[in-house]
Amino acid sequence: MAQDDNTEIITANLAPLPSKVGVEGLEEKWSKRWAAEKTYTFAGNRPRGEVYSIDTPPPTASGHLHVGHVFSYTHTDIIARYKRMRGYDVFYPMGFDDNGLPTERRVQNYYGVRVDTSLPYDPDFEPPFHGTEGKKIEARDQVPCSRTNFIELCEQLSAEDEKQFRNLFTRLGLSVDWAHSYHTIGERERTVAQKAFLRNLGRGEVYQKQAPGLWDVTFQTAVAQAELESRQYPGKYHKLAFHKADGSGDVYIETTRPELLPACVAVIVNPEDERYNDLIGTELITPLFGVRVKVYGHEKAEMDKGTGAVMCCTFGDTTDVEWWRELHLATRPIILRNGRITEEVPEWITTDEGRRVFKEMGWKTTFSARTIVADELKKSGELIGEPRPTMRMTNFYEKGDKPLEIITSRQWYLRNGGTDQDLRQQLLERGKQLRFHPDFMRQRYDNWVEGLNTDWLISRQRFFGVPFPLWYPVKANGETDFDHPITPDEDELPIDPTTDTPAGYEAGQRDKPNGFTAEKDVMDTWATSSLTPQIVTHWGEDDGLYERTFPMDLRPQGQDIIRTWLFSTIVRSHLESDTLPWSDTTLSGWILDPDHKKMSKSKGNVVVPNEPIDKFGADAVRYWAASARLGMDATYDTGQMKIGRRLDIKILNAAKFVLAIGREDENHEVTQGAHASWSTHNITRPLDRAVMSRLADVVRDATSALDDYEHAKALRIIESAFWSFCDNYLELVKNRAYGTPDASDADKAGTLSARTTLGLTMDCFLRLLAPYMPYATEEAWGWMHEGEGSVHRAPWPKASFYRAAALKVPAEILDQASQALASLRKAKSEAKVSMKTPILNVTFAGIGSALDQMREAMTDVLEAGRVSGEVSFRELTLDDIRKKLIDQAVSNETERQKRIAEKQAKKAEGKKPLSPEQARKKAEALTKRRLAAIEQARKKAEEEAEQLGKGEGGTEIPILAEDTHLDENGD
RNA sequence: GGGCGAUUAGCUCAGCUGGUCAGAGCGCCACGUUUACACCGUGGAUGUCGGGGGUUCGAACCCCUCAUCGCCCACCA
Repeated sequence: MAQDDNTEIITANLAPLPSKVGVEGLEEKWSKRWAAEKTYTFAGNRPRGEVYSIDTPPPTASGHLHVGHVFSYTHTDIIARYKRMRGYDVFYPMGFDDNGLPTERRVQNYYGVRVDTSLPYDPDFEPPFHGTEGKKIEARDQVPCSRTNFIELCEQLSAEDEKQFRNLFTRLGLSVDWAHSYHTIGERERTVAQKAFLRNLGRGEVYQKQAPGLWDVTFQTAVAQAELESRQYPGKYHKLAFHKADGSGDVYIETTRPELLPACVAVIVNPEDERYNDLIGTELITPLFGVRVKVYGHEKAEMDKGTGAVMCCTFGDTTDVEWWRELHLATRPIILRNGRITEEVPEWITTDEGRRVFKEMGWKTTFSARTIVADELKKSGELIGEPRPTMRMTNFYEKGDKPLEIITSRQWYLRNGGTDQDLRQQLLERGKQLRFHPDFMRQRYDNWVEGLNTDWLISRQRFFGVPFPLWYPVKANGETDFDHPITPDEDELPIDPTTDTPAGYEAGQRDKPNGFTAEKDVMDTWATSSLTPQIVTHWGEDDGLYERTFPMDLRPQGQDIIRTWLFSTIVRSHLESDTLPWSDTTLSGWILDPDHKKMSKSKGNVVVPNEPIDKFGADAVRYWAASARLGMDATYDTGQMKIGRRLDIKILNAAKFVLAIGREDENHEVTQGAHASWSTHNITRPLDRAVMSRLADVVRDATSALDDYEHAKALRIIESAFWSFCDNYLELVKNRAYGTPDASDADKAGTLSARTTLGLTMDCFLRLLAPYMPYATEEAWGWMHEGEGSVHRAPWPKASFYRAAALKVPAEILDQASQALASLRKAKSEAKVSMKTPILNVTFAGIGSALDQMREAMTDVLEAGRVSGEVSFRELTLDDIRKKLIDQAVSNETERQKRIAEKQAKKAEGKKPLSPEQARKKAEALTKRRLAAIEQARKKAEEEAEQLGKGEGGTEIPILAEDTHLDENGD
C-alpha cells in the first residue's frame, strides 16, 4: 500500500468480498476497531514541524446535542484526517466546557445543592439527591456546600454528560484522540487558569478597580463587554417638568426611566442648542423630589432627541457614566445589586414630599418603582401628557432576560487593548498574522478590537467557577486591604481561597482583624476558555507535549464567538508567549432549518443529530456537512444526506466490482484471498494512461483545495471524478478487463492494463474519499488491503505518481471516448431501446483532433457500445462547425426570446391594458431588442468558430453518432 | 446609522484573476432489469445569473445604485 516518490507498484492484499454490499453496521464495526487499534492516537514523539495540532472547541457538557455540532466538527475532522494522511502526527484532542452558569444551574438542580463560600471543604459531603433532573429544587431546599465540594459534584455530573457527546462524536467518526480530553473546571485546567492569572498579575496585565459597570440583576454579577447583547425592549417616554430654581418657569426633559429621578445629579444640554444654552450653569429643581441639580453643557447631549435636555442619573446608561466622570458629578446610587431600589430614603432627598414618594418606591423593583413615580408625577402635574410607548435597543447580558443596570463595584480587569492604544495595535497586528478561513471573517475581529471601550472584566460575583487565587490581608480595624493581595506559589495551584489558607497564616485567622480574607469572586469562563491552547498542550508541564504542539495549527470555532473565544485566546497567548496561539482559524456557518431559519434551541427547531445518523448513516451526514463551505450557512437538507448515502453505496459497489474482476470462477463466485500487484508499467493502453493523467489532475486539485481548507471544493472535485470514473471508464473497459480465456498476448496485455488501472484508480479514490466518508472507504479498503492497516493511516495520493504512469498521454482521450460512448447511448435512448441493443453501423462525426483521440480507445468504445458492424468517421470541417454553432446559437436565442415574451405576456395579464399606440411602440422596441440579441448570439457563435479554426478549445464540439443502425432484434 | 455576507433552474448549491460560465445534484419526464450497483442505469426538459444604470470588443463576475434576507457593531434621554 505504500506510495512513495519512487514507487511504481502498489500491492494489495485482497480479502473475501461480500455477495451484497451494505452500509449498515459499518459505524459500530469500525469505530470499535479504530479505538482498539488506536488508529487516531497522537504518537507524540515527533518534532513540532511534523505535528498538526488542533485547538478543538469544547462543547458545553451540560448542553444539548445539536446538528450544528455534527456540522462544524465534521469540517474539522476532514482536515484532521487529511493532515494525518499527509503524514502529520495529528494532535486532535477533545474538550468539554463545564464551567459557567449553565453548569452551575444544572448541578444545583441535579444534586439539590448550592455553594456557600463560608463553608469549609467536607471530604465526606453527600448531596441530598442524585439526579433530580427536570424537577426544580427551590433555593431554600438546596443544601449548602463549599465551592470545592460543588466543583467535585460538577466533575461527576460532567462525566455523565460527556458520555453522550463522546457517543455522538464517535459514531460520527471524528478521529479524536480521546486520551487527550480536558474539561474546563478540572484540576489541570484550574491550575492553568490560576497560573496564567498570577503571571498576568506579576506583569501588571490585570488590575482591580472600583467603578460603575454593567450589572445583571438576575444573576447578580458584573458582565463584560463581550457578553452584551442589545435587544429591542419596550419603554415609554415620560415628559417631565424640571423647575428653574429662580422660579422663572420649567424645563422639560424626556426619559424612559422616571424611577431614576431620585438619582438625578445634573441636566445636560448641548452647548450649541440655543433653546437651552443660556441655562448652562443655572440650577433646576427636580420634580417630586425637589433636589437641586445644575445644568451642564456637553456635546453628547443630542438636540434632536427628546426635548434636547436630558437628565443625568447615577446611573441609567453608559453615557451617564461618561458625564459623571467628565463633569465630576455627585454620586447618588439608588439601585441595589438585586435590581431593587434602596430601602432607606437617601440623605440628599430632603423635602417631605420627596421622602414620602421615595418611601413608596423603597425595595420595589425598578419596574414597579417606575409606575409609582409616573403616578405621583401625574398627580403633582409634573408629568406632561401621557407617556408615549417606544421600542428601544437596550443592553442585556446574553444569558439574562432583564436589562442591565449600572452598579458600582470592585472588579478585576485584564488588559486587552480596550484602554491602551499600543496593546490594541499589537492585537490588531496579531489578527493580520492569523489566517482566517474564510478570510472575510477577519473583519469581525478587526471591528471588535477597534470597537473595544473597556478592558476585559474577568471577575464574576458567582460561586461556581475557577476561583481567583487570591487572599487579602485584613487590617487591625477589620477593613480588607485590597491593595495588597496575597498570592500562592505556582506549585500550590490550584487553590480555592475560600477553603485554603495562605502561607504565613493560620486557618483560624480567616476573616479576623490582622488575619486574611478570601477573594470570593470567580473568573469569567472565558478567562479559562481563552487558555485552551495552553491547557491541551500542557503548558508549564515538562512532558514535552507543549514543545511539540504549541503554537498550534488550527482553531476551528463558531463565527459568533470571534469576539470572545478567538479574541481572548489571542490576548492570553500574546501576553504570555508573545505569539499567536495558532496559525489558522476556520469559522463554520449556521445551520438553517428547511425554512431558512437559524436553528437554535430557543426556536425549538433543532434536529437531534442521532436521528439523521440512524436514518442515513454517519458518512451520509458527514457528506451533507462537507458539502458546505466554511463560513457559509447551510440548510439542513436530508436530500443531501441521501446523496451521501448513495455515494457510500457506490463506493462499496465499485470497489467490489474492481476487486472481483479476475477472481471469479465460472459461477461468478469470487475466489477467496489473493494478492494483487499493480505496477504502472503494466498500464499500456492510451485510454488507461489517460485515466492516470486525469487522476493526477484530480489529486493535484483536491490537494490544493484541502491545503486551502476548502474541503467542499475538494469534495466536489473528487466526487465528480469518481462518478465519471464509474459511469464512463468502468463501462468502457469492462469487457477488456474481464478478458477471454483464449486471448492473444496483446489482448492479455490489454486486460492487465485495464485491471491495473482499475485497481490503482480505486485505491486512489478510497484514499481521496477517506476524510469525508471514513466508514465506507475503510470497509472497501479492508477488502483491498486486508491486514495492511487503516486507510486513515495510508498516505495521501501524490499527483506525481499518476502523472508518471500517464506517460504524457492526455486525459482528453478519456473525455473523447466517454463522449463517443455517450453518443451511442443517446442513439439508443432516443430509439427507446435497451442499452444492450447492438448497433450495426455508425458514423462518428466530430472535429479531427477529437476523432483522433477517440480512435485511441476505439475498441473499448465499440465494445461498450455494442457496435457490431461497420464504423465510419466524418470529420467536421470548419464550415460545418461554423454552421452548426451559428444555427444552434440563433435557435437557442430565438427560443429564449420566445419564452421570455411568453412569460412577460403572462405577467402582463391582469394589469391594465396599454393603449394601442403604447402597445405598438413597446412591441417595436422589444422586437428590436430581440433581433439585436439574436444577432449578437450569431456574432458570438461566429467568433467561437473562428477560434476553433485556430485550433483553440477544440474539445467542445461533441462527438456525434450519426446514421446509427440498430439491430432491433439483436439482443 | 457603520460593516460583512448572501441573492444563479421548482429545491440545495458550484461557477477561480471579466473571454465555452449558463453548470452539478436532487426533483420532474421518457426509456431500460446491462454478469458492481433498482439504495440502479441511460437520455431529456427547465434560468432576462435580485432590479436598474455604467465601464468594456465582451459582464453572473468589475464600478455605481436600489431592493430583499441573514449576521456583527453603534444607537439606551
